[in-house]
Amino acid sequence: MAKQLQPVKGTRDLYGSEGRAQRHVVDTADAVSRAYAYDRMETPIFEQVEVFNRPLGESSDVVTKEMFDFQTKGGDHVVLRPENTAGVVRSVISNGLTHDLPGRYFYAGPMFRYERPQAGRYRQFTQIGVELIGPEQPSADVDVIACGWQILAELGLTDHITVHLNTLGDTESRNAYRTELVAYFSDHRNRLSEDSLARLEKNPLRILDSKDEGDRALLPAAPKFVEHLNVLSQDHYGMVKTGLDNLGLPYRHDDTLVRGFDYYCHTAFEFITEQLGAQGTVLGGGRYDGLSKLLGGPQMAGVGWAAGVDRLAMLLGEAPGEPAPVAVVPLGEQAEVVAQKLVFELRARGVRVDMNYSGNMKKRLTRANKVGARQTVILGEDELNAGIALVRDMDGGEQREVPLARLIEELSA
RNA sequence: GCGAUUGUAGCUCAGUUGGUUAGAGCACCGGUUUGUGGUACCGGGGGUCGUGGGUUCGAACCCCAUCAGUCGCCCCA
Repeated sequence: MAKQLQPVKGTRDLYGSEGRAQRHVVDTADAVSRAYAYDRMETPIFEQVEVFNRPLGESSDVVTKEMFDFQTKGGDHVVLRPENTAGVVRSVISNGLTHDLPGRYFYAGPMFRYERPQAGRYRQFTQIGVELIGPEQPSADVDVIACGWQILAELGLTDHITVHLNTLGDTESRNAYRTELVAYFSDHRNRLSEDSLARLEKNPLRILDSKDEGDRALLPAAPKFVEHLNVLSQDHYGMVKTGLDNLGLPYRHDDTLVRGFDYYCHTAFEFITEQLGAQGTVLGGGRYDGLSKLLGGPQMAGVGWAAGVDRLAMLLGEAPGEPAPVAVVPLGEQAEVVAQKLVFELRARGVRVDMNYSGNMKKRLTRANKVGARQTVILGEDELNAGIALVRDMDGGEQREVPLARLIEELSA
């Protein structure tokens, strides 16, 4: 085995059924997002570092250790995008789309994070996502969540997925809560895990979703975010929930749901499955009203989510396959010429056609069988002289003669 | 970045307490059928046992290192 020709760690090749499953996820998301009147936005896969390091938080892991960054020959410090919300907002600012709000954007493409690969986590992975930029209203949050739900519904995945919902409040509420939380955990400092001691300094909210048993034992008595929301934040959260109720979308309030990036506020949500082990979050997002200003743009509200295509594809099982093709088997030079024209015309009509360019009849029929052909057209000298072709049904093996003139019509059906 | 675990043919795996030319199934190629696939029978190609060191008369098997996969932690989709 030629080990020296393996793909780079954490990357992989996608083809066959796995590739089809991923494409199906993206295609479905694309179709649903159009119904929701989102426009596709393609931003570059790399950006200046500034686009990410401030919005995501200088101390966040993504910035401190997970960015694929490098110097260009011109001396720019650029980074392969680890996520796309900051990129989309940057684009809105760069292109003056701030004057054309609300902006509704859908994207799909590769993201990069330099971290330890494991199931459902790669260094290059594909995300789809939606950003609704401009409106501050809670209905926008509902819009975006509904879109995510609908995509998963059309993929047939909603049975195994729970929507977790929480609020991070506005800046005032969050600061007040953070102060209380730090006070509480500082009192119990000796019972905190090592990881959480670090979080206490960097990102105390993160202690809430710690997986450490000792940490979790402290949570029931910890101050609750919902009890520290100011009126504005309470109203916002309340209206998001009423909005989801109105659409009949199920969700579960989750006190421990926290988002990693600094730009989030108010609504936070994650769609979680039990079926993927530790990588159970399949879609996650929230509101990010402060992001634009962090990028040096105007005050501009926004809400959105991103979903991992790799993870969704894994849940899919079997993706819908391609339709069975028609195979064409010519024998002899003359027949080859006629066959190639025939194949050309069938394909122009959208019929999936496979043809081999070498081999005897046996070999070509074997090939036809392997590609799962439903019918095989056999065209030799004898048939050519008689002005017909043999159409062989690959399931039963029956063959019938079809006049060349009628062939296209017969096979297009 | 940390911890655990695995690494034998394209794929899934055997390989007994270290002992002669490392096996099977599937896949692939050829033949039985030089104009008929999918079933059957016969035959064939393909492996520096992840890599590099070491121990030994002898290593796929024991030791060390390294790389890669998998699972978990951190973090996140």
